[in-house]
Amino acid sequence: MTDRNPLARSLQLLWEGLPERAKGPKSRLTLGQIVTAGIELADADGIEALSMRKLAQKLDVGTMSLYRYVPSKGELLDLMLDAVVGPSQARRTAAERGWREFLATTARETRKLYITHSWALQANWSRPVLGPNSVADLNLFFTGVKNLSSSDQEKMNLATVIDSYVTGTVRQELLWLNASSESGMSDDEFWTYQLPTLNRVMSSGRFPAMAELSENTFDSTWEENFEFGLGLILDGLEARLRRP
Amino acid sequence: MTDRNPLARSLQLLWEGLPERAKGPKSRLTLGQIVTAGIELADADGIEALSMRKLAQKLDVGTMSLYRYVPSKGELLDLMLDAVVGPSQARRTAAERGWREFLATTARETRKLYITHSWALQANWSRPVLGPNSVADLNLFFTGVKNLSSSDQEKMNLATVIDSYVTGTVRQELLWLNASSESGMSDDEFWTYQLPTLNRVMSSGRFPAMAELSENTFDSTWEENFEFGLGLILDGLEARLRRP
DNA sequence: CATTGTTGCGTACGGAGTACGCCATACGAT
DNA sequence: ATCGTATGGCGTACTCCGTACGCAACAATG
Repeated sequence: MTDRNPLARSLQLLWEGLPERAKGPKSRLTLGQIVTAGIELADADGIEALSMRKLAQKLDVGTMSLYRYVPSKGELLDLMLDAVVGPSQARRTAAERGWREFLATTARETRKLYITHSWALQANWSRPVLGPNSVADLNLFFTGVKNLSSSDQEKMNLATVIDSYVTGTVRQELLWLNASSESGMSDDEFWTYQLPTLNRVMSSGRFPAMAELSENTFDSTWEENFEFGLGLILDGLEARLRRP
Repeated sequence: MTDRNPLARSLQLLWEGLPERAKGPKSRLTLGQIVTAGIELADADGIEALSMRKLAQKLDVGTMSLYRYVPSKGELLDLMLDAVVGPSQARRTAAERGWREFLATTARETRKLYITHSWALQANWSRPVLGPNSVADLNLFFTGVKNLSSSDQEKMNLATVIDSYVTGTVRQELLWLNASSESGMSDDEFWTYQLPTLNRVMSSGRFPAMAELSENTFDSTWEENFEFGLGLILDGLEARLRRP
């Protein structure tokens, strides 16, 4: 336990929290309070609005006090991330209804999660967070696919594939969602401004395949799109199971 | 052309570049030089190392001079992004070898692109970039799936699904790649530090499904993983074509 | 030559993350 | 009850960021 490497402190925070100290003044905060406040701030105003100063203000402490609990902002984001993931009840019950039902539920629940906490995908670009909730997630996954006749290695690949697909689709969705909100205009306004330019380009002859697309080409909702791709993946898996 | 909306300037930069001025001193730079230098910087040192000051230094001009060419850093990133995407030769030739070959090539080429320019995914969180190369990309896509017996709407869904899958997998891959590099240790060191903690957790009884996984569960390469998921999607599509 | 629209860019402002060190605190030993 | 000491709170300050503003050098037009 006397590891002297930088990751040890990080992992300890995730798995065991702050050590209880005997001496010294009482802490005004707990790690949980900081993490929760951080999540609230990020949920409400986006990841770019989450600064250590604002967080300290919200908690009514000095800015630098936070650093008695968390070694850096990066670690705080890791803690926030692990606090937000983890097995939901819906997934736990779905784990007993066959692998297809379980995988679909997992994908849908994960999508919901990332849409609710849209900062989670942007926050996490430096390192994978191996916290208790992430591991519990993976544990539930292997429970849910227990009856799938694949090797463990293939199951792990499947976990990655589904997670990749979900995060990829959510990223797309958030991209378009942010487009209008950040520029301070409604979705309609946004398109009204872009359409003239795009129409001119489309009819320029440079993009013949796009010029002859049907009217409703871009009309799918994000959810329809998501279900379409999810169906493809699961159908592909089923087909592969029939003839290996 | 006398639009007075904020997006007009943005779209104009993407599609037409800077207007040529008659009067005044000669420009020391071109938009292309700035974009290229930005890409070089981001490729070499990552997106967080790309600041307007460093970029100006690299180009040997004053920092604020850049703002005569580009209205903000965000717009610069948009330009960099569109400069980096666009149809490759491999995809163009694959467009005539049937939809399955074309889709697989598209996915693989896009993956390579995002791995080469790993900043591209992180840079683009505010709005979708509808530049000439992005549109050319989509145009090629519809050319490549011309013989696919689906509606245009379904084809568009397919484009989104594949792009989502690719960006999702690359994000995962970069996440683990950055983990070791950013913390300044090799991949091996990184794991040496984490494994003791993880092993303790695994054998704690809290995660029974994970405790009994086979040795090679986590041994797949990222490329194998990628091909696995890609195969599932394409197989699913084929199955769906046989019985709609 | 005078006018005028442009470019280059120095200065400066507000906000970010966080290193450092001082002071108040409260337990453990005496 | 007292003292020593480890600990928490946090004010100050440093560096780095994006960029608003305004002035001076410049070049084509009248």
